[in-house]
Amino acid sequence: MNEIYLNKLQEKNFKLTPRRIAIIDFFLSRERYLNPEIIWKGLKKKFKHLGLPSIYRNLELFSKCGILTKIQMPNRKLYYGLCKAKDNKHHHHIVCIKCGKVGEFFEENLFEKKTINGFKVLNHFLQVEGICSTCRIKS
Amino acid sequence: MNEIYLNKLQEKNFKLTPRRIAIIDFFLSRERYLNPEIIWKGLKKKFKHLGLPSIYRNLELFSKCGILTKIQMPNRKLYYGLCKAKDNKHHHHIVCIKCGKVGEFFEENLFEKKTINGFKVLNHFLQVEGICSTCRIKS
DNA sequence: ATCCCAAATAGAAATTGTTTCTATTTGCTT
DNA sequence: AAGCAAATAGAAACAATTTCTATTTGGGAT
Ligand SMILES: [Mn+2]
Ligand SMILES: [Mn+2]
Ligand SMILES: [Zn+2]
Ligand SMILES: [Zn+2]
Repeated sequence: MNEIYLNKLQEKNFKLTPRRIAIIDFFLSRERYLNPEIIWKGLKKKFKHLGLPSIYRNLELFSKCGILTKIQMPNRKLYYGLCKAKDNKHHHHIVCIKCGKVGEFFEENLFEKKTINGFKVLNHFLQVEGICSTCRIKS
Repeated sequence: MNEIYLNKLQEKNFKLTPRRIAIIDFFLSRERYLNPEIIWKGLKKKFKHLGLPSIYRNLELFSKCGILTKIQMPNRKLYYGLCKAKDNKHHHHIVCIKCGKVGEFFEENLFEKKTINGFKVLNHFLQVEGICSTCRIKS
């Protein structure tokens, strides 16, 4: 279940610690975007000693490894969602504002034209919010 | 020069205070996105007494009035850029990572299809980064 | 299996951007 | 000119994140 993600760590020669595995498993079990404190509280049961800075450090690491994606929220907290993309192709994320589920999608030729309003485009951030199918059925 | 923005305030029955005018003028003079502290430091010369919370309060107000647009940056600070759009039509922003200039653009039919990956789309945030024409000429 | 060391971590403390609170001032209507 | 809700200053609180240092540990080498 979590092998894909653990492999991504090992590929890059990062150690495979119990905490790292637990964080990934926590994302897999929750199926929604999470912030550091929630993860910390959730894992404190399992680890007698667990530092919040470790959570922060690993989430940032996972984000750089393509395991997690950062999610922007109106409050000023960091959020991360598990990235389910099979390959490393550029893609975007859509989050459910009801349940927090994170989906992926590819938007072809979003900026194939590489100049906008005189600006040469270097990169972009696109986050879409909506309601997932599960939540739509419920209501 | 600043009338368009001042009108937007008056339309909504917000008072037209010296500080508000100065903040808008500051944006007009700088032509780049700014954060609260920079504005505060820049305007302290003009106002003997000037509270940072007032800056925060007004920037947020301006953002709600469509005068400013929030800009996301990798550091955890708030940034705002002056919105130059003539009408209130939905649009996006592109920022120059060299000089901080903010441009506008419309992306037609970005999400005319209103369902993505099973999610019903409610709204989206798109920020594009690039190099403006002025900066390209310089380098 | 044991040794070893760079990488990972805990825990406490510091940092700092932002918000809250209250008394005072001020823009604007009457 | 008066009155009042809105706006503000200044200090203080807040809280998310980061830094720091001593300690532990994963995993390659022996
Ligand atoms: Mn993804
Ligand atoms: Mn705009
Ligand atoms: Zn949902
Ligand atoms: Zn530029």
